[in-house]
Amino acid sequence: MPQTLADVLVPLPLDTLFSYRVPDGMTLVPGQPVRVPFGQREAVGVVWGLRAGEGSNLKVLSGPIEAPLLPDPLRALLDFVAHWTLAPRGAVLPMALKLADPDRPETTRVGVRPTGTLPRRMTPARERVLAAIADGAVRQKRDLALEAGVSAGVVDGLVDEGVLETLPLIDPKPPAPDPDHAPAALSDAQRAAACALAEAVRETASGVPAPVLLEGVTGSGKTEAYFEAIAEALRMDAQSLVLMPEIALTSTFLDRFAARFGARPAAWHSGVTGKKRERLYADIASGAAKVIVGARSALFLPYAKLRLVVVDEEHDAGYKQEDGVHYHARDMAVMRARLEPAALVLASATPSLETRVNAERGRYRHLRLPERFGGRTLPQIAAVDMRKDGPPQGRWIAPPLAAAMEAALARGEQALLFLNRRGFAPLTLCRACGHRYECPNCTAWLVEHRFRRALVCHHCGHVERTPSHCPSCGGVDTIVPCGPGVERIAEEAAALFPEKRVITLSSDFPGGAERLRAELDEIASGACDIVIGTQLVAKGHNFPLLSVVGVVDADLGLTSGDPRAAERTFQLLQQVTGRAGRGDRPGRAYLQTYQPGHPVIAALLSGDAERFYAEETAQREAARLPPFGRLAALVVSGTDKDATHAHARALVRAAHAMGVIDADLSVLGPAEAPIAVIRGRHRVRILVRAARTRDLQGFLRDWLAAGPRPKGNIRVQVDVDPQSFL
DNA sequence: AGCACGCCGACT
DNA sequence: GTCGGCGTGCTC
Repeated sequence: MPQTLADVLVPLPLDTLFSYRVPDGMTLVPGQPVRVPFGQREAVGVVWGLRAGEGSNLKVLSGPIEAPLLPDPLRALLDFVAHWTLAPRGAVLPMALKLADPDRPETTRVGVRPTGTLPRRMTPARERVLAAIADGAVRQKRDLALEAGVSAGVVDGLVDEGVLETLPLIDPKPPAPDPDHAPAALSDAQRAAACALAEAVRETASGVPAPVLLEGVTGSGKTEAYFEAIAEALRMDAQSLVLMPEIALTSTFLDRFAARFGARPAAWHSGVTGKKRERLYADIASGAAKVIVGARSALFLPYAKLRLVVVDEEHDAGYKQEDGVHYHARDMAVMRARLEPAALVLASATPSLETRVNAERGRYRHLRLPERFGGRTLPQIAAVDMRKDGPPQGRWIAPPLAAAMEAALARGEQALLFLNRRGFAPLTLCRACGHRYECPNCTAWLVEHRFRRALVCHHCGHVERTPSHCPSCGGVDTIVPCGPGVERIAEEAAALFPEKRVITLSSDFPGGAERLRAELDEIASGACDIVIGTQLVAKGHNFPLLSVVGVVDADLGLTSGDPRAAERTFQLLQQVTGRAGRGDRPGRAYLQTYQPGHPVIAALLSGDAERFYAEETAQREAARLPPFGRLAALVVSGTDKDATHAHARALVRAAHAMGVIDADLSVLGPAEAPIAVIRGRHRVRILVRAARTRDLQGFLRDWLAAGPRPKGNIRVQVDVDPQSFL
């Protein structure tokens, strides 16, 4: 007798679906979260498919969980991500499945409102409370106490006396963004782009619109243009998703959004937790949340009716997830948009080469916003030739840069010094014996963090107190820092400009993202004169008073051996120099370099991005590197060096034994990774390069199945489309 | 990922 | 003689 069977995916690193018998009378649909018996315990899972069949040998599904369904396009996306990245499907599922934590008790918040009776005894504190609540509106106890400037005890006292009454507080739904709240005045170019984007959103009613590359320099008004696409989606009662690389720091974006639409968008990132997260997840699934701004993880939420996906700063390397499932959020966004279908907008001032090539070959539509909005000019960029005009030994700010800073500071403007290196000095050694401070767990130097009085490993988190004696020769106070980090630049800037206020910003800023964001707002309002920062200052912060940007080491990053090194450096420096002169003042940027003739530096100086991209594209094509060929990296790691290397060699032998290696599919390596040991694990890399016509994933699957099984603690990690080569 | 089973060292 | 170490294998 045929029964209903459910194929269930469980959130474990397994690729197989498990089949269960569905009890008579229970109705399930694909995408339904369920509870199932699993081995000796019970597990949660999601129904991936339903079918009729004979199931007397199967366990019986326990039942549905009250949670939003995972819609068809989301399940298709999860299948695609698993297929693309070679991750087991069950490892991808947790990215979409956010079940309420059953351990946390339901907290009902209490609101209060006046009853109309007066207290028997009036006090100043009580008067303030009554004045605050005179409008009769319901407020949360805590908020009321805060508003009146009294302690919660005063409010409680009034409740006890019957002056206020309590009632359970139901959160009002946040106001919905209004597409017609305050439309911005757009330039002709912005208007044209906005119309094209809105048209793409409308097209989703009948098909899949082509992805759009929205390119425009910093300040050209890309955001205002895609806001009109969001407005169009709102008019269709549909949802929009805006992906951002650093959502925790984008308060200015939220404010601009609120000014245009009269309400803030919903924000989804790792900092949103607990009840708030649960409620937002439910609102996304019901369609009540209309506009969601999120980090890459927001790509896997169960949107009810998603018709627009914007990937802002699409070139940003932060979109590549480098642990767990190695996926590229920009590429997966393209796939999600196709599956929904939704319009897709990739926005950037410096698009990735991949996206540019897609636009040139007609796969993407290309919209350009030519100039800075409001007639502002781009900063003038000059090189400081460190061979001729460099600073004296042991200093890093060259005289021409210092002079420009001085002039700007004298006018009451701000200066930014950019160096993409945390800490005081990247290498620390003993002047007496030459001992170098090295991480005990990694092949890496310890970086001195002078403010924290510690030596820190940037790869494993190892921290030790900066020693006063050399552990090797016993010398006292013999520590010498080699090379600069942001802290050292800050020290030098403070010495050069003792009257000026200096602040250092990097990802290890004390107090975390919250304080950092507050600090950025302070800086924007002029609370400091000189900002020293790592790449985090390059990203979308508007400092209206900033007129001079100095790149301390423009050559850093050009020598990394990464195929994208030139492109990355160009994008980063273009972005950081673009910070200068965003107010009504013109900006100037200085690149300190030992190779002013390098193509990247030359392109930045001339402003001829097109030529740089053309040359870079030609080089990639000749070398058959992405996007003209595809790469996958395997990292074999283990605590035993010999066993790790032996396993990597055996894997490569297995690949050659398959007889499919030729000019269009090559396996390079094994080679010891640039950082040979991390967290005590030895690391060996193998690189696979395939022509676009070859099935790279199919080969990798066959290879790993045919190759030797990893023994002991050896692990093989696969990274399709690797962005980092460490 | 859990949670079993399984086969070798130090304990009441 | 058992308690428990974590290596290997399975979960409809």
